[in-house]
Amino acid sequence: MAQTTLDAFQVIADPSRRQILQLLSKESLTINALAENFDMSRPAVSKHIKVLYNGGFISIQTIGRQRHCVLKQDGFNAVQQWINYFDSFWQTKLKKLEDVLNIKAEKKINNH
Amino acid sequence: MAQTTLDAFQVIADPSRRQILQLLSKESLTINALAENFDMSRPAVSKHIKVLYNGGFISIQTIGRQRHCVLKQDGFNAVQQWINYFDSFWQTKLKKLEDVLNIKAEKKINNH
DNA sequence: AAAATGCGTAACTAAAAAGTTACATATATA
DNA sequence: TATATATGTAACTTTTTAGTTACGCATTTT
Repeated sequence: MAQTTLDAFQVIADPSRRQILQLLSKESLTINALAENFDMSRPAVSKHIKVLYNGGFISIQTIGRQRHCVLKQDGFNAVQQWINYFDSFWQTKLKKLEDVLNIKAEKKINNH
Repeated sequence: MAQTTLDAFQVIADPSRRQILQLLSKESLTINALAENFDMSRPAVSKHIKVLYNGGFISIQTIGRQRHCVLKQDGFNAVQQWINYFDSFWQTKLKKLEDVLNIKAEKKINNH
């Protein structure tokens, strides 16, 4: 895991990181508690955490020697916006189709 | 690009592929027309197209020797749903916070 | 104070992804 | 029909990513 600063899309590309986010959506967890849910080693999880942290997907609260991971909205925003862009693309497309159909329907009514 | 069948999140992890989707949101384009927008070779673009196609992000209409790429909604859905899940997570969280604040406000009114 | 716990990090390996060039093939054009 | 065009694919190289083990360092606990 050479680079720990990836863009939001690269952050969520990894299935393990998405699962970490899933787990954190249920409850805040420490690094070790998270690692118990995976087959991989604890350091591997630790690195994923770093990636998620740098991407703004989680925040970390250190209590003594423990680090509690909590979901953070920032990272999700980039993805949200990207999806919104294409969402409005589809809606515009649908709208255009509707307009065409309406015009056709009107013509039918006027001609008969 | 060993594997051309990736999950939706891996498909959009690549910046070039996201740019292809952007370009296609403006107009349908052939493989060559797309390749003109990139520094990489035409075969490289061709492979990205394959990945996007297998992921359900685009459909392809073959006209003679040309292949016209068009956006397709299917691929976006998985990402959309994933984002929706966390979106409702944040909304629920906000709702809970509001409830707490309302209870506190009521108590204040009742006690004075 | 000694031992145990909860972590981070460095150094390395293995696997996967992205790119390249060279070539094959089908369709269109002169 | 010869040539140009639009593309796919195979074989290879390079780069990135994900994982490992070994180790170090605070902070707790005994």
